[in-house]
Amino acid sequence: MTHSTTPHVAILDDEPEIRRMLADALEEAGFRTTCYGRATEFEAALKRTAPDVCLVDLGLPDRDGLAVVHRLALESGAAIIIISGRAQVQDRVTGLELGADDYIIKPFDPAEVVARIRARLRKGRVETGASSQVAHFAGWRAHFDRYVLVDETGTETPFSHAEGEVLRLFLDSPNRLITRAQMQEALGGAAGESFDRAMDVRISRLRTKLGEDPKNPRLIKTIYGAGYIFLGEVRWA
Amino acid sequence: MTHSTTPHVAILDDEPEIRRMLADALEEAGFRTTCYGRATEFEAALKRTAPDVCLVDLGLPDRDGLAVVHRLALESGAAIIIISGRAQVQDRVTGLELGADDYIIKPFDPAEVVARIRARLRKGRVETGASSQVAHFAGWRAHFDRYVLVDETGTETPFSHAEGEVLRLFLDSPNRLITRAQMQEALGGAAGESFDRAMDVRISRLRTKLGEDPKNPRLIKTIYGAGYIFLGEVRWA
DNA sequence: TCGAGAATGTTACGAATTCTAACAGCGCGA
DNA sequence: TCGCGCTGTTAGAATTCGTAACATTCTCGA
Repeated sequence: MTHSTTPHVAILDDEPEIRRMLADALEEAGFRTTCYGRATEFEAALKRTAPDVCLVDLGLPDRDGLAVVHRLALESGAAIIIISGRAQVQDRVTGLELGADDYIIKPFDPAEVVARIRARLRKGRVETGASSQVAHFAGWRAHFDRYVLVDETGTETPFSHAEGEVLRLFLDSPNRLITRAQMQEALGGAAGESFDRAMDVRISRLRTKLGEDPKNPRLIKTIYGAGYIFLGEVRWA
Repeated sequence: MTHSTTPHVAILDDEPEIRRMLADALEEAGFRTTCYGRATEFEAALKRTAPDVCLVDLGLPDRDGLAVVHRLALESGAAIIIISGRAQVQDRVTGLELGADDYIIKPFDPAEVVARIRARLRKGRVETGASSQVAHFAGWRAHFDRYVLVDETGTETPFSHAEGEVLRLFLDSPNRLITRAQMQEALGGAAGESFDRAMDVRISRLRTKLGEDPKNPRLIKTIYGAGYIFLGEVRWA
């Protein structure tokens, strides 16, 4: 999400005309869009890609929209914008408290949607400097220009290119679930061969270099059946 | 904002009643507030303190509110929320494009303002990667960032992702009935098969880890024929 | 108060998933 | 060509978690 060029907006709405209208406006504004009509479809897609912004209509045929939002807030780092016909204050408050970043009421003006999306992305961009090659985290420093991990004591451990790819992916989106599919996509692995075993091994090797306790890893957590999550505060310098 | 103290909200509005109303609502919600009636006053104060969130009314006597917003956006890291009587879409779009993070239209409900402020702060925290997801309850501490339960004595018990989902659901809405259907929805159960048996097992395992007496659970109560309720005071840190 | 039937708790098992050690192929420099 | 490090593959061990089966508790009518 951080390094790709055009931001990606996912649209989840059951009405085709609205999807169309939003997609048109957003693409004209320079975003990449993907539309979904049902929550199940949308959630399946999330396993593969990580959009930067999700527009979610609450009135869905196959699931409670708020549940979708809640889950999204927990598992994804994307900005979440609810679009809804429910205009009561209470609706807005619960939507926002469940994790939405914004709440837009129907009928809406596409120009405002675009502006609000930009406002969300603006904040997210601040941190992601382009050319930083050193990341600090949990007492470590990772030098991507030299392929070296530096300890608190100053001890250096080299890491390979493949390990670096995984590490960079983690450090770019810490504290956030990264599905296996997303990882595969990011690491250039084509469709699912037995490549996913290779990924395990990469991570296993990375864990070893980071001195993780196999029984209780502190940095790279496995989410059974879903993917991985890198924990900790990361600062790029 | 990085400090774990109470977030600080600056209120800039020329009408005393509105200032008062906002300040009351925000303080009740646990924020620290400071009120300003004129832009000059506000900008002078900014040299001394850095609020986490700025609520700015566009209708100011001494300066164009949008200019204040623009400057704020460039020079401060605070979240900026415009509160305005100008309800036109064009007003909102320009406000957001000048750097505001949100735009609330008068008349507004204080509860929504609180919710929107929380949404802004939440997002800020995620970005720094801190997301210290720790809940205190009944002598326990649940570290969702490490997937560990900590005893009063400091003993750590790891819990799995599935157990964490249930626990988080409880800790998010303590002292409130959670129906089985809600739980299934929240835990991503798409098709409701004999899946509800799985939920029982999850809860059973969670109870075991929490050291509950099977005969007399104190924390997770079963409401026969309805669902579950988590009892106790929960404090998120 | 008692008992039948439904709802829930618990345990054991097994399928799916993930971990990791060992091995093999590859590329590259000496 | 040899040696060495990198990386994918394989296979068996370890873990997670749902399901089935059985035990227990609850509700409600007789």
